[in-house]
Amino acid sequence: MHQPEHLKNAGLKSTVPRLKVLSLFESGQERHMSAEDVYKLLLASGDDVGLATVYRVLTQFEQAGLLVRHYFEGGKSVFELNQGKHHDHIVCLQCGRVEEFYDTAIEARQEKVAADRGFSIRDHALHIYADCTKKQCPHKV
Amino acid sequence: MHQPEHLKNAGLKSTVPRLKVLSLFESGQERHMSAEDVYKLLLASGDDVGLATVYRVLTQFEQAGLLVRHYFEGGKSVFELNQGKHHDHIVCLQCGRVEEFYDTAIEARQEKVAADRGFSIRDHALHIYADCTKKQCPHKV
DNA sequence: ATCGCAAATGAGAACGATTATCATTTGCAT
DNA sequence: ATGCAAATGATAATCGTTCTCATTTGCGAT
Repeated sequence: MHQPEHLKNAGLKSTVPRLKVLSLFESGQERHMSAEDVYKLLLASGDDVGLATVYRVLTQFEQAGLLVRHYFEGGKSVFELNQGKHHDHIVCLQCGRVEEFYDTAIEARQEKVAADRGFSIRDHALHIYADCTKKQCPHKV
Repeated sequence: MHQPEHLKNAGLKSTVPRLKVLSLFESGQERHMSAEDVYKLLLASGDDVGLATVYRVLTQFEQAGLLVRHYFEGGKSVFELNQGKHHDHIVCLQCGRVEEFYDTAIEARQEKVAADRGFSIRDHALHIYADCTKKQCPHKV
């Protein structure tokens, strides 16, 4: 159990709701979750935290660098554990599943494009929306 | 004046609010606008259309292919004239200005990445958030 | 021209995601 | 154990957007 240290290192005191949210992400059963997802999963497992707290904790974790926030189409933002290595996303339009990828060539070209125009990249988001052509696509999360 | 034909071709009857919204985009003074932006600009120029109508018209124009909708960070969506040629965006974090770019290499790699994973791309969005290093950055829209 | 009616509009209610408020509770240094 | 700043939870408020519905309008048929 090393979550308390994660929180300490992030300058956050270790409280019950924070530990619950963090371990939900660390359980790995669901990598990308919205605030609502987290709230419902916690309720379902008997832990009752307030929805407002979930939102607060997610935002704090994002600022602390423990989680990364993504804005996909559809308005709601989703979070995932920050594992240091940047990556982009392919979102399956059939089932909503999210796959991650990293392409060196794309990353390099982006730097070039920005530099050519006099920009210095702070962040970027590449979201590919696609249909999964493989049969194993669940077609439902 | 060819807006009425644009609407006709799109299967939309030409009404006053639709013509106003379309000509605002065609005026070219502001390429990327949110629903709120459009609403305020129309009010400012004395044309009064309802906010609900602006939202409806923008959505119809998007479906008709006259406009393209983008979901940038921050929740609200912005629209721009569809000029046929796809492009991606660099958003200046200082002034909010949006620059467009198109990079063949990036487009090609995306196809490859998706194909390798068994996806067929329906759409994609690449948003680079950056600081403008040039002095001409307005630092305010 | 003008009539008639389906389609479009506008005002405001409703909605979903998120944030703010504030009284109560809790972690933790003393 | 104690005290207090920080965190929580219930709820109200906010923001962007969509829905509802009574009124108006475009436009094809007369």
